[in-house]
Amino acid sequence: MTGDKLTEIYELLYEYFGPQHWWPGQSALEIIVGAVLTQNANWGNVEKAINNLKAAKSLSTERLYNMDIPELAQLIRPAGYYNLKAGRLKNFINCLVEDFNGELCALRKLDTERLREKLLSIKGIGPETADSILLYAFEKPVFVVDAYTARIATRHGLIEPAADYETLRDLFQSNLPQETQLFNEYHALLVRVGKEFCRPRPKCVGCPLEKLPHDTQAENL
DNA sequence: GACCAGGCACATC
DNA sequence: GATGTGCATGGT
Repeated sequence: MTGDKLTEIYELLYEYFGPQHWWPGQSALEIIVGAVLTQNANWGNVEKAINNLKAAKSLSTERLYNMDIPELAQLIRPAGYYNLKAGRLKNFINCLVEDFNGELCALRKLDTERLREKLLSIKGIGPETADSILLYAFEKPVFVVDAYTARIATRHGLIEPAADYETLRDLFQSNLPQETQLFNEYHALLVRVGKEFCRPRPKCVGCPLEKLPHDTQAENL
């Protein structure tokens, strides 16, 4: 029944918005870099930072490994928190180079749980960033939870407002078919409807989920 | 000028 | 274990 609700939401969103073609990035490395840069940041700003890296021919494992943090920080400046994120990117790249010979395919070969733990052990990669990397860079069937997911699930009464990350992830991941493509599209659609309709100050008029039960108490989340 | 955006680590209680 | 705070740019 929870699964039916989740499926209904998915179908409404897919019918309204169509496929989202996520992740917007051309390589696994670009997706991983984007996943770190988008932490609490506007995607448009992240794109500027990624374009800077591309223009400097620096979007490669080797270049990122050999670049110092201040130089990297200047390139990713538009994404915000640039000193912090430069360090976080280096933490990932150092792990990749030193533990996996710089080969993403070596990381991909780990089973999903071990890979998730490995990513979470890197300072600066938390649960959402790890799951984004697992799903979009490594195509593992993992559901990504973000602020929009939490807001939408709460407002539509799918979960209590205090639910933590793992509880929210389990809600989706355990009640839907374990399919990478479904999880990919579902998360992308939640971000899309979140951006357009489910803002902190709600403007839900015209939202494809408008007719579903809606907890007005949760609107200021 | 305030608010917001595809979080995370760390300090403090 | 829960709650608060720093990190920072650019668009609305």
